[in-house]
Amino acid sequence: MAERLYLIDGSALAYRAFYAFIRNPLINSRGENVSAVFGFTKTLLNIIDREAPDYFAVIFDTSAPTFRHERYKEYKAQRADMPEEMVEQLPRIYEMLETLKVPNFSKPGFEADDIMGTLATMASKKGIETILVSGDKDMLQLISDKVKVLNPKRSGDEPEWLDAKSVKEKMGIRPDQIIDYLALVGDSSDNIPGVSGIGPKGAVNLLQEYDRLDTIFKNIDSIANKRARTALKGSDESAFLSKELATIKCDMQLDVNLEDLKLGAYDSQDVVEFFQKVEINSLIERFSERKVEPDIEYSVIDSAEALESLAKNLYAAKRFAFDTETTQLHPMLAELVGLSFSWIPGQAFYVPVKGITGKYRPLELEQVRQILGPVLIDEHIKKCAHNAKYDMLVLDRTGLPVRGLDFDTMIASYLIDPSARQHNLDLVSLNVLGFKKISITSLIGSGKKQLTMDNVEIEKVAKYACEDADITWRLCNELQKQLETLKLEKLFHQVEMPLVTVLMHMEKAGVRIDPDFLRQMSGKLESAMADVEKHIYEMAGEAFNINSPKQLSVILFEKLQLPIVRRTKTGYSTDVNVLETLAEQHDLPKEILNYRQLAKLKSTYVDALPKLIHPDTHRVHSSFNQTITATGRLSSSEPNFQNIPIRTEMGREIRRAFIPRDKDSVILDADYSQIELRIMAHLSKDPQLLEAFKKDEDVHTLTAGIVFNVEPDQVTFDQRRKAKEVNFGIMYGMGAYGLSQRLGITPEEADAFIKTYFANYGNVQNYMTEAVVFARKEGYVTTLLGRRRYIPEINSDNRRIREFAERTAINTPIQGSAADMIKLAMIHIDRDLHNRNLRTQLILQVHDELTFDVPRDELPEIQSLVREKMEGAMDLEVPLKIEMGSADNWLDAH
DNA sequence: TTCTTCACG
DNA sequence: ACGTACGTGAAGAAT
Repeated sequence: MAERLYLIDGSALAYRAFYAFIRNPLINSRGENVSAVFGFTKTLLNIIDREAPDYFAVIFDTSAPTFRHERYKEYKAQRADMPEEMVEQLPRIYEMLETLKVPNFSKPGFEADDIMGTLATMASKKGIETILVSGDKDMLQLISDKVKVLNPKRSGDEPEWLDAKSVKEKMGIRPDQIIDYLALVGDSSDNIPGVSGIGPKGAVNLLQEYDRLDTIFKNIDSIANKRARTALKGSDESAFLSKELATIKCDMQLDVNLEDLKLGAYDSQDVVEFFQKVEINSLIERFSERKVEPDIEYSVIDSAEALESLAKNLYAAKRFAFDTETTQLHPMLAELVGLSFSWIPGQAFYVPVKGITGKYRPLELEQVRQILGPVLIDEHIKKCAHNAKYDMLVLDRTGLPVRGLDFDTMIASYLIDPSARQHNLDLVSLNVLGFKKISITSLIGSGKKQLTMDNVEIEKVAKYACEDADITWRLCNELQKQLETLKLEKLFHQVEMPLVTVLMHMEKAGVRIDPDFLRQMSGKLESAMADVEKHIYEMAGEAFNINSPKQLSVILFEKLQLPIVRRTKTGYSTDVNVLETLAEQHDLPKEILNYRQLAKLKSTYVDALPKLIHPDTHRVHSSFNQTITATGRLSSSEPNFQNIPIRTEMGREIRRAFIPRDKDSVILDADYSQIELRIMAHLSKDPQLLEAFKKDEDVHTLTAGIVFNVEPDQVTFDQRRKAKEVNFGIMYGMGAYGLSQRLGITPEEADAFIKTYFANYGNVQNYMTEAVVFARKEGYVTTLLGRRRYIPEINSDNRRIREFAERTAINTPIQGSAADMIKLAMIHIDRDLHNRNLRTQLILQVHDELTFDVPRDELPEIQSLVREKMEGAMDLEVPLKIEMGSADNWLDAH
């Protein structure tokens, strides 16, 4: 096979990469847009990996005028300037190419196309096949038996290969006719005039009949189509000029040898450093090489004597990192496979309790309990782990309870940057230590053939497990320093670390769910859905999948010709807002909404919850995640207990299925009253708000009185409802448009509300301005306990992005401080529950609400404990207030 | 895997 | 001219 040269149109690829991320650009911590660098590199690597080119180069245009501009002043004159954010990235892209040793060229006065044409011609003469990577149809003119075009398309799509045959099929003309075609049609993107009155269809017809531009003009009088003939008359000058401009120059003087077109050997360390500088994680990961240090010592504990000695050493160390290997990811189902320990960098020990025997065999679990149990439960011996909640829960279930947890590296990483999407050990290791761990897939494989840890040889698991403990220990020391620098130590040690154990207790406790109640409800929903479904099909005149927005769009907007209210990226929106608008014109949308509500309740809650009941505990054990949200809130998953319905009559019934452990217990529910508004009052020190809360007045009524200009005792129910929306909207930085939509009023009226609001609560407006100013100056915002969130987008040139960042800067301190507060309350309550040996369990947290499973005989004590700890969680300038209730199910307790 | 929709505070 | 309130997780369809 002939050797192949790949030529990339670099400027075009950079543009495409930039615009591919225009809706959510990749911004690094310095606020720099790096979308184009990322997209460009990905596509480049894709081509190199897939095509394995023999020769390769990226070609760029320069900003200097070219010979085409000299020939024709209007050439590309209409082009908009390159966006500033894109210009900034070009030097980065050049730097990336240099680092990766990718040949790249440009020449002032010429376009990338000309260089590509010249290089292709050069290569052809030497018998080398050239592949031009470009989406530009101008390129098609270069196609020959030695030159092809590859249009990469967007990621995921199959790239398009174009040779003489496929050009003929696609366009109806030969590649050598492309310049004649462009001469007739012109090119609006390059401002090439062409012949006005001749479009793509006409040009192809003419070329098919007369072959070339000059023969068309020679035979102009014999052209049958009258419109084309008139259009061509007197246009010969424009046509031949256009042809000249569209012709790619293939005979430039270029000082380039074949040897200059070879990919070089790059230094992966340099490449990693480059991507660290621009902060692109996935590429750092891709180019990191595993370096095994010469002096690491990982050992397997394979006897009782060795285990005794390990225990002794752990006591002597007083502080160590540990990790567990288990059979699966769910901590309530996983079985222990082994434990690893490290307290000196580069040294670690593995204790196997399951696994395939080879050189080593597993120890008896009972032996491990007896020998390691005491050191694990000793709270004076400090423990470090990555995602300790998981390990502690598995160990607890295995009869190895852990106390003295001191440092969780996952949580440290989260506090350092809560906006980062992932904090898994592999990534934290890479980012903080620059160390690439053994991949889990190299151990257990992936996909269908994936093994569980207990089916891998102990020797192999040991290496992996020891590395985890070793890395965790090293991270622990490094992250401790970073927490100190960022003044996050107190929040870490006094709030987040104690909370780990609280969440572990919650997950272990789980929630009792009544499956019979849900099964009954499911049956009722099913028949209700069948009725609605039938009605919908009648109204639509046919059956279709109501759950498919696409199929629904066909019925609503094509068949019934209802107006399109809003578009989505891929089609027409059919969300609640749209359907409510359409409901004014037709009965079908109303029924669709009805159906959706039923379907959502059934599939997401009523049918899903019983499936999650644990076989042994008969309870549902959700996961409360501590490192997900950017604001400091918890999140809940598998199942999500934080979005159980409450707003609708029917949905709320699901809460009846949340019941106490037995008939001698009750559900106790306590929620903070208007916690975010109170925090805003505290943060802004607004005198009116402060006074209202101090007097325990109704703030929504107060606001209603102000914006509607009536006495508080004259405020109607509807005015209070609207004022509530205003109060909440303000905290999120809502504008007049948003408020008008929420309240169903005009934007002008909404604007008047907001103005009146700020005129009265002047300090609130000051607070908001100050939050934005702080964020702009420092690049981050903080909560009452010093939790920080970086907001690099606050200095973006893009208005949409910048305004979004400003709202984030306003909202995060409020939402995040509320999260700080309830975390403190949870820690204090859980501590007392255990110190006083109470059987009450904290089972749910829903942002401003805590739910307990309480034995009836403990109820009075728990009520006063919960009130004391929640209302006393923090000392603010306003009192904190909770509302509390108890019953034999969650719905009635709330 | 991504998009759309919808449940919660 | 454009888009429009913050923070989440899950299901189902389409790719």
